[in-house]
Amino acid sequence: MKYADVIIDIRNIRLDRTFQYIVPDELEEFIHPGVCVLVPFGRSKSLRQGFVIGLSDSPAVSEDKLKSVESIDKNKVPVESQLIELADWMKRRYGGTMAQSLQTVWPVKKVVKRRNSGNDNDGASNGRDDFSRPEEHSLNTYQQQAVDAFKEDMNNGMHRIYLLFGVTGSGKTLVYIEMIRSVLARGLNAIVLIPEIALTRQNIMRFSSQFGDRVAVLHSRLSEGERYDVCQRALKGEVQIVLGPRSALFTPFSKLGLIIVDEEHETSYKSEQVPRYHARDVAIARAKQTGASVVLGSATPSIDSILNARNGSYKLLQLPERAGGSLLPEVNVIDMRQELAAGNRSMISQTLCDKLQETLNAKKQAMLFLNRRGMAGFVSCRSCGNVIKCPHCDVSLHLHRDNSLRCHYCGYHTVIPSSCPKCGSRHIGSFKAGTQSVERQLRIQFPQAAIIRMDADTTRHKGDHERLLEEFASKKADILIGTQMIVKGHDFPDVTLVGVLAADLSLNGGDYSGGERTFDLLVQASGRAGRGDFKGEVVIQTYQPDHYAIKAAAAMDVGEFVKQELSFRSLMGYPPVKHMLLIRVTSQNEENALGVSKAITRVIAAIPEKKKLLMANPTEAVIAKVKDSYRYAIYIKADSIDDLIRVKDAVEKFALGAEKQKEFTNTRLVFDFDPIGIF
DNA sequence: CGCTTGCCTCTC
DNA sequence: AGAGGCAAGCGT
Repeated sequence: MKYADVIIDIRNIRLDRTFQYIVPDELEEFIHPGVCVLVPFGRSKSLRQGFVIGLSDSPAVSEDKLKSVESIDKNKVPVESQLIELADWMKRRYGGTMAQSLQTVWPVKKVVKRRNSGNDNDGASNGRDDFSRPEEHSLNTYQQQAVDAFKEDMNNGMHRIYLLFGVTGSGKTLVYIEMIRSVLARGLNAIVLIPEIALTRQNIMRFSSQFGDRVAVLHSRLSEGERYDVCQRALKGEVQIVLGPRSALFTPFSKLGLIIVDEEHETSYKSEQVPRYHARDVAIARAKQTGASVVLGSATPSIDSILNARNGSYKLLQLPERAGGSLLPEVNVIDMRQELAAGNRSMISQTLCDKLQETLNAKKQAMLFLNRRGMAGFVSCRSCGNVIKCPHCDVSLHLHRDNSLRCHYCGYHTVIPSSCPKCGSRHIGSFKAGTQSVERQLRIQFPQAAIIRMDADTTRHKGDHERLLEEFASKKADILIGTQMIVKGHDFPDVTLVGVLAADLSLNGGDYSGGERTFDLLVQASGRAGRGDFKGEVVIQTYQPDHYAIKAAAAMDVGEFVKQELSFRSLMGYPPVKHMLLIRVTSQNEENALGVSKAITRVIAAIPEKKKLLMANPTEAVIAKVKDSYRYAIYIKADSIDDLIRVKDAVEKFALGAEKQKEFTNTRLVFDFDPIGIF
């Protein structure tokens, strides 16, 4: 007699364990770990869905308690046992229930319909003819060195983590393609992760023209049926490369040889849902599990990865030159304080205005970039550039509706000053900037120019994003104004001028990563300029021209930036030098949210190794109320992630025991490790 | 005395 | 999560 260990698909921590079921003889050959089954559960008359995660030969509880597996849920595909193991790792690492982790690694709910053939989706595949046509350009010396180093390790049976650090335009994609080619030659498969925003036709074509039908694209807009289809083809080996955003990480390849994480510094690799995993870390976990290699690629690697490359955990591969030999652009930093002093109150400096005119005269194109991420409503002085910061946490304070200024890490608050505490100027206030007002001003100043604006407003409908980029690429417009969505990975050879209108917006997002976000952004934005045969120019406008992130970006000096940023992180105890855990407590009832938060801080204070921990009092979250639920946040710092995982375990255990108490009903806990942004 | 209503318990 | 059990609450 066989017994199946089943996780019931109910999101409740009290049920977050296996239940044993008798496997009927007629189902025995079909039931193995990963299979979805329908089982009776509790007093319910209807069947519940469950995942088989293990099998045993003996009953673990008295046999009269056991029920039988009713049937196999044929609407679902078995989760590869590898992926169950990965889900288990994710549950332990990030918190939440096993059912939530299983659903993350296996998001297919049901089969909609079987599609007629291995047709492409979204133009991923490009005819069936010759799938290994070499790229037109051959590798340059640096690219060849990177590929050779990778191949040599593979020949020696070594699986490592590589950091491919290549300047913008250095041809990282070509290196990826050669690495994939050598992995395929060994009969292994590859996953290529790219940020959702960079999942453009242009990018997909680079891979599909090389590998044809052997590559498939997964993306969030795919229907469940289409996703199912790609997974089926991956299981059968018809597809050997899958390209997609972070969820593509869970493609059920059984012979995985390589995971590439392109633009590894991108914050979109962090999931916003429980389990709040980081795709970079899960990629590494999956690779370790299956004996695969990982390649992390970026022009502006995360501080985290740079640290790992320095301490030898990752092997560094560098591409220090642009592939086509085009030169890096000239960068001008404009001090907006001086513009104000000279009487220019607009959002466009005189220099940028002049250079826009030159660009239009030369019949070239310009991109203007207004970062709106982390619009935390910080308060700064327009005369001296001083930003009001938290004295304890050294992050920008956030302007509340009641005109108070608050730190979202520790809850410190103060009143908004009427004049700048540093220079006494009255030009102090919250920083406001919008793409619409920039567009309006440009239309007045350059009535003859064709302008496209790309932001959340103009890209609301499906296909808007692609259409506007196509229009710009085909030179139907001279100027493209946009939010961060225009920065990533696009290659417009006629763009010679890039303007960053307010570097300060990302610098003062209110969390510890402002410097890093700004540096990335400026380098990536600069990378858009002069990719063709003409030299590019970049104008960066800021009220803080002396900030190290801006100075280093202007000089394209990654080494200097990393040095400064690391000294800030280590001084303040921020990741990756130390680590942080955010515990968010959400309840419909405000007293309960606060009460539970306080109870949690008491539990943490009672942990034996509490000396390793640094904990702030619970604070109201920046977004204090969402859909009638009140949100409190507790931030904890520690030297190592493992210390914080132990904190999570202790809190989960406590919550499980205390669940019966009134305060805890309808109260939800979310764990977020090394959180980014303000929530 | 019998019915609704809310808390508790248990789930292989 | 969700259904059954059971006791307090209330109308006739």
